[in-house]
Amino acid sequence: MLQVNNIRENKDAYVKALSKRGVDANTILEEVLQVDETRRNTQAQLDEVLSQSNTLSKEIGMLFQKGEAQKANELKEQTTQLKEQSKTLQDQLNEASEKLQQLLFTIPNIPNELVPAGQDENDNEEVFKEGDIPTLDSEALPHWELAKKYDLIDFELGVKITGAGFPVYKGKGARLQRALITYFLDKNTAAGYTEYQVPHLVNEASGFGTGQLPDKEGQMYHVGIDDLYLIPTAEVPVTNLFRDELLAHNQLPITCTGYTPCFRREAGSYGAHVRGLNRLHQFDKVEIVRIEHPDNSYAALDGMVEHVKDILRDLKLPYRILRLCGGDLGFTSALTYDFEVFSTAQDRWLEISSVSNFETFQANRLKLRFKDVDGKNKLAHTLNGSALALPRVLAGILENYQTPNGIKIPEVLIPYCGFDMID
RNA sequence: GGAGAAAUGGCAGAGUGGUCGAAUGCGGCAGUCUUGAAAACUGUUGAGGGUCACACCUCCGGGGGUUCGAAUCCCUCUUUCUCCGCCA
Repeated sequence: MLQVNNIRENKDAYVKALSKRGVDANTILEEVLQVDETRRNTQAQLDEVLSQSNTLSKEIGMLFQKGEAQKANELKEQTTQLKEQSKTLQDQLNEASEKLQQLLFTIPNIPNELVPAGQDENDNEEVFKEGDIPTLDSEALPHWELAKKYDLIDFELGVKITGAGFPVYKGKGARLQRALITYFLDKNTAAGYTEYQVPHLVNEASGFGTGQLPDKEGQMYHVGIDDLYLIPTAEVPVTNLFRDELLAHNQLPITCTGYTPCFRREAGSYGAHVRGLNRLHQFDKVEIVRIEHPDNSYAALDGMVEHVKDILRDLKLPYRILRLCGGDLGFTSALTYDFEVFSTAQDRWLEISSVSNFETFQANRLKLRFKDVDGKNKLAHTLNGSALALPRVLAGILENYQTPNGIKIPEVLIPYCGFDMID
């Protein structure tokens, strides 16, 4: 959520930046400023009325103590009108505040200047590419065939017990998955991230804090009876750990990592490219989250990108990094880098990580602040990234490491798996 | 799930209708003393809005109500603790 003060000062720049998302924000930003103006005026009037009312009440109190009940009762009558006024003003204030809030909820984050203009994923900018794409023989199979051939994942069983998009991992498939989770967590904690285990259901306030609500209501599974949401990513519970916090500046940065399953309804995304592990309703992911001083957040973002690179080098997977264009950028993000692994047997790139700086967009909703060296309270910057999302990494490994004799295990994972070959 | 108790500033903990935004202690910060430190003493120390700065407004778990006036009374929700039941 944007801050009204900033909108007031930077309106034209904001309109220009938001146009990179294909959004014409001029009208709505004007409206925001107008509603805010009304809100502030109403607040000032209300304060004035309350002030008078407080003064009178104090006088009445003193008169009663002195035993001058009659004078007190005379004053009482004067308060009636003030009460009515304050009630009306309070209603008007609430109305304006609510309207302002509603407007602000519809405005996405301001893209960073590095964000290229563009409509969709075709306009994303490739900024880095690394790793050798293996040449596979003509017998090479896509991962869902490999999963079947070696009995690693059973998609039909998942359909039976739950539904499509809820795979069942078996045997070496399950073990490889667990190995990846542990390896990722080890890698992240070695880089200084503190490991957390967090709840997999969150309340409404948490959904609002990180921006899933109200924007993406339909994308989360909702447990109606208890009004809780299944998390779509560990970002939600982990970032919300710091909701309503006022941190000391020397507590920054805060760096967290956590493994969770992720649940996504993926409403409306059926069709092509959803085979196998490419798109699921439940999948595993290890996430990294940082709370940063604003001066340091972009350096931190670069650091996260380097960290994810390092993991992919370990795994020896061919990958590229995209800087998302305005049209593809998430609602809450100011700058996002997507990592994609090349899936050789499918001959396509699969997104396996998304690393973003949200600047103060989430922090403003979260009321996540810190006391700076100058003694002032400021909103912190929040960042997060996948390190990494499991299913497509698994797909990439299965496909890129396949040989006529079986699937090799990346060297770095062998100690975690306890075997070096799936055959 | 049933019965009871509680929720106050960074922490502990007073405060049951009228200068209470809130005693006191601890902690934090500044100063005195000291070569330095500790101790002791003195002062200071919540957040948000508003203002050039004051004034002023709001906040004692959340929401609503009673009253001229609520931390204090009433309703409701949430959370915590104790006891009982159930259970991994």
